[in-house]
Amino acid sequence: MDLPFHVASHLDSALRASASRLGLNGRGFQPELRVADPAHGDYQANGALAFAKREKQNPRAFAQQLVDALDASIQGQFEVTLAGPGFINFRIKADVLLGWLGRFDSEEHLRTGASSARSGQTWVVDYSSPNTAKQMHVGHLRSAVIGEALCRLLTLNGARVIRDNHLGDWGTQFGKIIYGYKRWADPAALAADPIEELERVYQLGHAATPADSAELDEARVELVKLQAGEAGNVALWKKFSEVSWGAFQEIYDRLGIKFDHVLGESFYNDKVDRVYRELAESGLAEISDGALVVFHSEHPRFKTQPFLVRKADGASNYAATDLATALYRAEHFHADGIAILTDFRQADHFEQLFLTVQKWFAARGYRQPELHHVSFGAVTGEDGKALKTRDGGTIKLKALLDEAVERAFALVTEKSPDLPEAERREIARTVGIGAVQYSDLSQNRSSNYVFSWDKMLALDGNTAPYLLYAVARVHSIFRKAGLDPTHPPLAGATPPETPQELALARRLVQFADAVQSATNQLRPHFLCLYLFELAGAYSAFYAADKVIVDDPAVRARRLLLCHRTLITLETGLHHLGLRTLERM
RNA sequence: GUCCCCGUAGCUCAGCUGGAUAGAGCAUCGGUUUUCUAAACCGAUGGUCGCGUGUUCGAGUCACGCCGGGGACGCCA
Repeated sequence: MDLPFHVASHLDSALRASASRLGLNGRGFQPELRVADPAHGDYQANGALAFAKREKQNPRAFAQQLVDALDASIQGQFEVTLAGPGFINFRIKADVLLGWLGRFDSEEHLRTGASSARSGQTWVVDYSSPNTAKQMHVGHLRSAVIGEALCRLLTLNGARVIRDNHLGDWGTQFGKIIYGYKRWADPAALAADPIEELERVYQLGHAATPADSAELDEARVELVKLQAGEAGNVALWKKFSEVSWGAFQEIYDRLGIKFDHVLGESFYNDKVDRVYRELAESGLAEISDGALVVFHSEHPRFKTQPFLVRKADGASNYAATDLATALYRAEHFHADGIAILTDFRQADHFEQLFLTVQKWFAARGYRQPELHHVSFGAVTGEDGKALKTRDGGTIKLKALLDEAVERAFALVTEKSPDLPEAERREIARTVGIGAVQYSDLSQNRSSNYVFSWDKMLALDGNTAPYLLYAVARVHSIFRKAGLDPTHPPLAGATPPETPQELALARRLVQFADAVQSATNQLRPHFLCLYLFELAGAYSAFYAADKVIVDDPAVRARRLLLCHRTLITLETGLHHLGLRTLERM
C-alpha cells in the first residue's frame, strides 16, 4: 500500500486500529504522533506513555503490545522501534520514500494532497483593514502579510477563502478630516500626492479639535451631516475613500494581495439596528448609563467590564459594526470560519465580541462559525513605544518596501554583476519584498518586536533570500543540464542512499506536517521553519552529492530530489505570498 | 486595583496539546572553490530556559507566588 500524503495521520490511524485490536476502544488512547528528531526517526508516537500511566501499566510493555498489533503493512513501510520508557519511533524505508516522492511530483499534486484537510469549508479572512485618509505605515504590515499567507494556506488546505478588507472608513475621525479639509486643503498638493495631503489635513483637523472644544463640536456637526447623507460631505467622503484606496492598492499590488471584498465599517451602517434589536430581544443586552451594553456574568472580568455596543447618544461604534459584520459573514458568506487579524491590544474586545456572538447566534438558532482573533505583537521603536522615525514621523510602508528593494538591488549587483540591469531590478523586487514579508512570517506572530531596518531587511540566515537562493540553484542545475524543470526525465531513479539524500528525502515528506500545523494554528512561521530546514537539507545535499553524474540511476534519483525540492520550496513560498526566481 | 501577553546563548528568535542530550540565525574563531550559483557548505565557542515553591516516571512547557517589560479595562477604532 502506498504512503498517503500526510504520513503522520496514516500512522495515527494505524495506531488507533492497533489499540482497537487490543480491545481498548473507548478508553481514550491518543497516539500523539509528531515529527521526530532525525536522530530517532521520522515520526514518533508518545501516546503510549500517557495512556499506560493512566491505566497503571508498564509503558514500555504497552508500547510493545501496540507495535505487535500494528497492521503488517506498517512494518513493510517503516522501521518501527521502541525507545526509552515507551516512545515508538517510525523510520520510513528508502524505497517507500521513493514511492511517496514519485506520486507527489508537481505543485498541483502537492495541492491535491493537502486539499482534503478543509475541503468544503468556507473561511472569511479579515485583514489589513487600514483607516482611510491615512497612509499605511509599518504597523500595517503584519496584518496584511500574515493575513495573506493564512488565506493562501487555507486555500491550500482545500477551503474556499473570502478575503475581506474591513476598512476603517466610518466614525468620528471623518468629522475631523472634513473639518480640516474644508479649512486647509491645498488643491495643488492634492493633485500631486493626494494621500499625503489628505493625511496632512487630517492631522491638522485632529490637532485643531481637542476634547471639549467648540472646534470639536463643529467637527461633530460635519460628521452628523455626513451620516445624515448631506450631499457635500458624502461627496467628500467618497473622494477620501477613492484617494485612500488608490494608495492602498499600490501597496497591495507590491505584496501580491487581491481582496474579494472591501466591506468597510460604512457598509454596516444600516445593519446595526438589527443587532440592537436582536440583542435586546434575546435578553443579552441592557441599558447602562444610557448606553446599550452586554455583560457576561460567567466571566471573571466581563461580568463587570461591559461590552458597549451602542453609545448613550445613540450612535453606533466599533462593537456594533463588528457584531453586524459577524452576522453578515455567517448569513451571506455561509462562513464556517472567520479569522480577524489585528494586533494584540484588541484581545479583550474580540473575546467579548466572540462571547456575545456565540450567545446571540445560539439564542437565534443561527449556525455558529469558528471565530478566531489572529492577534500579533506590536512593532515598536527602540524604547518599546510606538514607532517613530528619527524626525518623529511614522515609517511609511511604501518607504520600507522601496528601501528593501534598493538594498536587494545593491546586493544582487554585487553578487551577480553580469546579469542585465532589468533582470537585476526584477530580482531585487522579488528578494527585497520577499525579505520584508518573510521577516514577519518567520517569527511567531504573538511576540512583539522592535523595529530595525537591518532586521526587517536582513538578507542572510533564515530569510527569504536564503530560500530563494536554494530555488535558483535548483533551476541552475536543470538549466546547465539542458532539462525542462517542469518535466525532467526521472525514469530509473533508485531510492535515496547517501546520508544527505536520505535526509533531504525525509524532509520533503514532512511538507504535509508543516502545512498542517501552520494552518491549524494559523501560524505561518511553522511553514517558514520547515522551508528553511528543507533548504538547509538541500544545500547540504548539494555540497555533498554531485547531481549531474554519468551513472544514469544516480543521476535520475538526484535529479528527482532536486525537482521535488524545487516544487516543495516553490509551493511553500507561493503559499506564504512570496514570489520565486529562476536566477539570482 | 482587576485581567491579558511576554521574559530561552552576546544579539534576534524557534521550541507544536509536558517527552528523549534545550535548537536555529547573526556575531566571534577555524576550515572548504581545477566539480552543477561560496547569497553556499563543514566544524568550534557560547545556556542555573527571569527568580522561587509545587504537581509527576518526566517541567522551557502545567499550578501558585514574586521580579522585570508591554498592554487592555464605559461611550476611540
